[in-house]
Amino acid sequence: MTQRPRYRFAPSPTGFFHVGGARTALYNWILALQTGGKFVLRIEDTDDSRNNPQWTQGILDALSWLGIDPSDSHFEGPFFQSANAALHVEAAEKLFAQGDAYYCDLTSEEIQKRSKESGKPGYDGFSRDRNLGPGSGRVLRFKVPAGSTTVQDEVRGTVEFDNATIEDFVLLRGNGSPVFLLANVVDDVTQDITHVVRAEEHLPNAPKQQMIWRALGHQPPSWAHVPVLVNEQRKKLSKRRDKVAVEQYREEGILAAAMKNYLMTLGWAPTGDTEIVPFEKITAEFDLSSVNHSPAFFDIVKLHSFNADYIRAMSVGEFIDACLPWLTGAKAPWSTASFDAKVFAEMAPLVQTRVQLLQDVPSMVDFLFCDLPTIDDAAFTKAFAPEWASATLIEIRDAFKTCEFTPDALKAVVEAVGEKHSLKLGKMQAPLRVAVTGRSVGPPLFEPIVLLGREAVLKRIDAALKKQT
RNA sequence: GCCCCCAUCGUCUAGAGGCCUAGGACACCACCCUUUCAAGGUGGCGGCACGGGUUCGAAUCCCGUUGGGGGUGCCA
Repeated sequence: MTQRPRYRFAPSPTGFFHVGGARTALYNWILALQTGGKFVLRIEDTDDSRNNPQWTQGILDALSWLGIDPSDSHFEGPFFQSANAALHVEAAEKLFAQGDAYYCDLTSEEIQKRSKESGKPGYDGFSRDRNLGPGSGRVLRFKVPAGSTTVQDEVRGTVEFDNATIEDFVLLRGNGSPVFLLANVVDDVTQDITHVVRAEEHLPNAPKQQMIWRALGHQPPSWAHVPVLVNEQRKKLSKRRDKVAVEQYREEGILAAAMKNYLMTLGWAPTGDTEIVPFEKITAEFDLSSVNHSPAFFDIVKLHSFNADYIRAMSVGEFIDACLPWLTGAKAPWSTASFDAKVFAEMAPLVQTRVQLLQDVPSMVDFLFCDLPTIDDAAFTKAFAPEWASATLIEIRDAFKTCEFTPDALKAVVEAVGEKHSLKLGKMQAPLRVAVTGRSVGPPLFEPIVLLGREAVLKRIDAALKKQT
């Protein structure tokens, strides 16, 4: 009987959750979904100096935002690597007892010195036959056997490493604590992991870890190393230099569905001529063997385009709900009391086709929820530059005082004034728009004017006229 | 330096020897629509890194060159 596949995602909580990590998590999740297997989440929190519980929560939040939820039957964990320290040490002792590892008392400086003198890089196996026992300051190193190690990779095929190029790597630090290479394998073994899908930066670790698996008496898992995500300089995305925090994108108003879809088009593509597809289609079609082998540029512009697409695809109701966090509460640029949900609901269809990020929404409607709009000076100056600007605006204002207050009627008024001065509506409305909204661009004008009401609009026009003189 | 991986429009990709005059998407440009800005529609720009093979035939297979990337920690 073949075992159900057990995939795993093993991030370390050392900072904001990375988009590259999100993609790796998605791969593992989809694979678990496809196969009826498990997605095991393991937090690798063994680097005390860089760990912080807040990051662990961030990982959990981000995953569930992406639909990778602990309540799902495919989800297992989270497990914490730090809780398994005893098992790691036990495994290390076993390797030592078997003769697959040995202790070494050389300091990093001494190793460097030897390396320099011999002209060969890395550790030279100095303590291999010195029969040292454990002791403070002594590290335990794996005795890399002669020969070669072949890694079967689901995306790259067969990759062969000459063991002579792999130094006797450290298993236990001088203080007795296990390093990643060991802890990672021991946890995979004890958690019955069958498939390791991770970023390409781990490919050089694969032969080492495979040797540990074997030495521990286990069949290595199936490996898959997916290409890394890079920035415009084609360097691996880094927390220091690049905008990589999933949380940040979420706060800007990137939709989870858009993020998932976009991430999945990096290094892979669904069938057909459309990249924007339901997650179900991706889940059905994704296949490791068809993942590209080269790094992919994380293009924020394209992400935004995907997001705009997803925003437009929402029903108006969904869109309104999605906007709420940016309209009420701390993120809103106006006081909660002055926000009018009914007014926004009227405007919603008009702004829906005009935003790429949800955070762009407030600035399109803020003029509706303030006493007077914030005037953009450059826009104002430009709109009132023509000699006809003030005069026509006065005519419009006077007509607005008595005309029917509907979008069509208001439009007819402005058109009529324009006709008198041989000006097109497009030009005519510029001063009016700046007077009412404070800006030169925005959603269609006459609907919000109606929403604002006659009194408020006349007040704004007068204020603008006054500012002009 | 050494080890490993990779190479199709600017970017993300489709392409599994003839379906390729290389398809789509983002970006960009033009036009249409239009109440500014968007959205939408139509069209355009733009690519198989190079050199050798193999083959009747190569973007696809092989070798080399060049170029990129990853790794090279008592980080993960």
